[in-house]
Amino acid sequence: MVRAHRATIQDVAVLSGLSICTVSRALRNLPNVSEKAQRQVADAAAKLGYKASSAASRLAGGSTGSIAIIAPTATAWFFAQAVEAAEEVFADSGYDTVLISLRNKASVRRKVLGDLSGLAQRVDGVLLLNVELSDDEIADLLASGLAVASVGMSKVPWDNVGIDDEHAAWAATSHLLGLGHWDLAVLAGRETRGNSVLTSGDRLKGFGRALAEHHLTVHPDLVISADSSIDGGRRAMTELIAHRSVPSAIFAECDEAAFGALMALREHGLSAPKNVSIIGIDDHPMSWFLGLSTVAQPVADQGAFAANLLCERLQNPGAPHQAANHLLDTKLIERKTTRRKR
Amino acid sequence: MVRAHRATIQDVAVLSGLSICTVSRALRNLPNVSEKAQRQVADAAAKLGYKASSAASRLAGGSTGSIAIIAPTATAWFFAQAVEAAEEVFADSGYDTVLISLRNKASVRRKVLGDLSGLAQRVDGVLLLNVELSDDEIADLLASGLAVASVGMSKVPWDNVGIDDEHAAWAATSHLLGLGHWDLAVLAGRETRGNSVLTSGDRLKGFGRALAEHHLTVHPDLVISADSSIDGGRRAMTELIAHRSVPSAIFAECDEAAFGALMALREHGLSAPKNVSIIGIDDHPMSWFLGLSTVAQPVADQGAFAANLLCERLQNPGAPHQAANHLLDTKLIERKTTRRKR
DNA sequence: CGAAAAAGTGTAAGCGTTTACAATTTTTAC
DNA sequence: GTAAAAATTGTAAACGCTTACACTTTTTCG
Repeated sequence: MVRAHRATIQDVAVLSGLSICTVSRALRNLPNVSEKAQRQVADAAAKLGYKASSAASRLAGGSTGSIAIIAPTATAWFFAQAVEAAEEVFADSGYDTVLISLRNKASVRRKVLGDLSGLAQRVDGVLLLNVELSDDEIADLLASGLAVASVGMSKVPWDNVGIDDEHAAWAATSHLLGLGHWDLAVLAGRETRGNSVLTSGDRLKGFGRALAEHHLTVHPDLVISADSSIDGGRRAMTELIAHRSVPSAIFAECDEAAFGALMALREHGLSAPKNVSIIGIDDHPMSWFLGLSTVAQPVADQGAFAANLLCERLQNPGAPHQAANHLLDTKLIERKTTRRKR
Repeated sequence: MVRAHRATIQDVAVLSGLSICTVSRALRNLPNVSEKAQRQVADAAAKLGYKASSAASRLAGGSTGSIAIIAPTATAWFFAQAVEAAEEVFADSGYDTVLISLRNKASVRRKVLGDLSGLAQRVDGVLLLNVELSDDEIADLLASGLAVASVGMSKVPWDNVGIDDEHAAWAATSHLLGLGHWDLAVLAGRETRGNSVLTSGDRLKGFGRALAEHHLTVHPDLVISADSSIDGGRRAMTELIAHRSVPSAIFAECDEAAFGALMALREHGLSAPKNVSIIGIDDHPMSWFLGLSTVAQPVADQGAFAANLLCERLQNPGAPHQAANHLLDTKLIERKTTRRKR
């Protein structure tokens, strides 16, 4: 049944015998509404199937009822998982999810981050997924009036959920070192330059720390910049094979890049762990099948957790709040792509 | 630089020396605006960096500036690809993308499809990705006033982009039959019941047609309902192995399900093509690596194409239009999981 | 019990657009 | 050159909500 005309707050006011103003307050659980009025309004609203018009609400200074998720790309496994988990939380809290993919493009990134006040007009909050931010951008975001939360970003002045990237990378690298490998390459995510707060910066740090603990240093030639994707890993590995000698072990910053590396290896008649040991981070559903050693992280949990924190902030606007960085556990999973160096 | 207060249409009117009304019309390229006025308005708007408030616009009867994408799930490879491609088109046309995942849940589905008039209030159009619709739901959608386009849905009264599912399935199945297999199982997507318009219905039909051409009939026990995901394929295959004899070949309706089947096989000490031949549909980036035979389809293209059609409709509201079903090409790719039956 | 304080409710003015419709200017046609 | 038609522009009323402020009712307390 499609109602000819959506019920307006006016209709609810008439049905409940109260003024529009009281209805508005009752509906938003503002103070100064008697229990009786509260009940009457709730009944009337329910009876009419009333839902506030987000446009009108927004225009009058209320909320938009939607939250944006900004991700470097929407296709990577990690982001698709996190986005869906967050979307679920948002939907259950009554928010629409506006998806904004940066498409791994600086131009798109600039456009999106450059119009925060425009964004603030269309959504109540933003969930950032691994978006590298400069200090200025952080300041702009804070000034935009948007509620903010993030996944995978350290040292930001808002709630963040992630894993201990440095530790995860350290664990992966240490695993390789423990197996006797000392000639290590890392497939690092792009965008590690600038005053970055990106995941891959920390992962690189963990890699370096593990090496240092074994009295080794990071060789710049073996820090390969690769897109965090199958294709990125494949290209990086292909290049590595073509232009340098293959190291004895490789730490890929995500499983998909490791998959790509595995492919490139096979294209050149090589394989893991025979010619090179490989470990990733993620525990992608294909990793088990491919025997990829990796550091597992809870992805959907991160998205859902951060989304919940954001919703909470939105629902208690005034509440004092101390931004926190929540780190979820990771676990090294040894499979078949890593083995002792002989 | 963050402007203290966003420029309103009022500001543009003053700067251009015209009335709000004329500005509004000029901005939306409506008729009855002199070239001179058009120019003045454009200049003033540009100078002020003016962008209409979507909330106000919407409230007054204009457009919302956003489009919803509704998908059965957002994590599956196919959907993630299509969503990102569509989002790109929408963003480039100035629309926000509202992502709505049905999470493969009937309850969510019901909620979303049951409040189309609510949705119509928040977005201008909807891009449906493989959403099974009843006749009533199609009627509701048509009545909602939303512009609609879809991917992977046949026989719908709006623009659709897809592949010839029946043909793709026929090609995959015929490949298996041509290899001498006659004992075939199919891993079919769920939700093929009811007055469905879903992809998998057509794929099942293609499967049946190929069998019929070889004077074989579809054995109900070998039509396995499986989620279109790695896990779905894995569960289905596990069950198949446990409760029946393994057929000599399997047609999986998507590559991810085939991956899952491959996993289950391995867990039971079996493998393709040794114990069973397997073919999928998609050409997922991992398929090449796993040697999976498949029928390749252009995924991002479908999303982008449909998104473009939707934008066109939105930009020419009045224009007469004949809904069309655009079918993109597919291609059988024979790899290593299929071979002649001995 | 009465005055002051507190709690609850209503009035009316926006918020920034779109859009009938009226008013004005320009063009057309005789 | 003028009346009628066409094109352009402006006025003002929505759209459905929030909120400052005024008003009324209830509670508190000496």
